[in-house]
Formats: sequence, C-alpha cells, structure tokens
Amino acid sequence: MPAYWLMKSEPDVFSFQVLKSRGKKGEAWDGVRNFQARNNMKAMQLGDLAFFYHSNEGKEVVGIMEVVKLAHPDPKDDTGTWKCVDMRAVEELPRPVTLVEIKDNPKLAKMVLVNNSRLSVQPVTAAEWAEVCRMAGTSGAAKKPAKKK
DNA sequence: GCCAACGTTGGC
DNA sequence: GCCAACGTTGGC
Repeated sequence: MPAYWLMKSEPDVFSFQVLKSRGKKGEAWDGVRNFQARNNMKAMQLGDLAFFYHSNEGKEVVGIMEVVKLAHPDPKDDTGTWKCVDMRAVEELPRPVTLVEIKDNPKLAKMVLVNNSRLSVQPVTAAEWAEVCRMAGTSGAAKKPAKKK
C-alpha cells in the first residue's frame, strides 16, 4: 500500500507545470533544507503518491505526483547532509483545492498543512488523501491501476 | 509588505 | 544541554 505525501513549492521557483514538462523521468526535488522534511523524503517508497501544493501564489493543491527515485544526495548540496527524491507528474487536478477550502473542511482539520504550514514535505493520511481527491474531482491516481488503454 | 510561527545556531 | 537570538517561511 502506497503512502501519501504533500510537497510544496513556490510556483515562481518550481511549478507543477514545469514538473509536468519533465515527463515520466520526473525531476529531483532538491533544495529542501529542513530535517523533518528530509526524513519524510527518506521514508518515501517508489510509487508513493504526493500532492503538489503551490505556496504563496495560489495556495492550492494543483496536482498529483509519484516518487520515481528514492532519496539520494541533493546535487546542490556539498555537505552531504541533504537528500532529495525524484518526482514525476501524474495528474493535474481537474479542480485545484485551495487552502481556504481545506481549512473549511472539518475532515481535514488535522492535516499538517493546516497545523504546520511551514513544513515543506509532509505526510498525508489515506482518509485525507481521499477527501482532497474528492474535492478536486478526481478518483486519485492510486485507485485506478485497472485503467489501461 | 508585515508579522507570527517555527527551526537552527551559537554562547554559556 | 539549555535557551536566547536570529533567519526564513508563508499566510494574510
């Protein structure tokens, strides 16, 4: 069973659209300089899914992505302290879910996003994942491996 | 642009 | 090992 995460970025710096343009290979999620966030990335498994949240501009969950490479040394870090994972875009949400909507939903009151907005890589429970997907108008990439073309 | 909250650093 | 000071993040 895959775990769920939420990762955020300022769209000015790195947006979901940019990640999408990287295709299946994805892109290294580097630049994280926070121990909690790093530890969360270390815990990620291949195939784990994550929401892409745009901070500052937009303040909304805009897409779903997947872990395609396990935690490895951050190429932009000389000290060897920091790690990153590679992510690829899976699906752009039919309807972005804003921070306001998340805060308004009692089911999501315990989300880390609400309580610790500064953590850039955070875990999401299965229930929260399902709820945000429902609000976004998607079934959530994980639940439809049957859909082959 | 401001400010509150948090994490990290460094002096003791 | 504690805690004050500082820097950064991110919502408003």
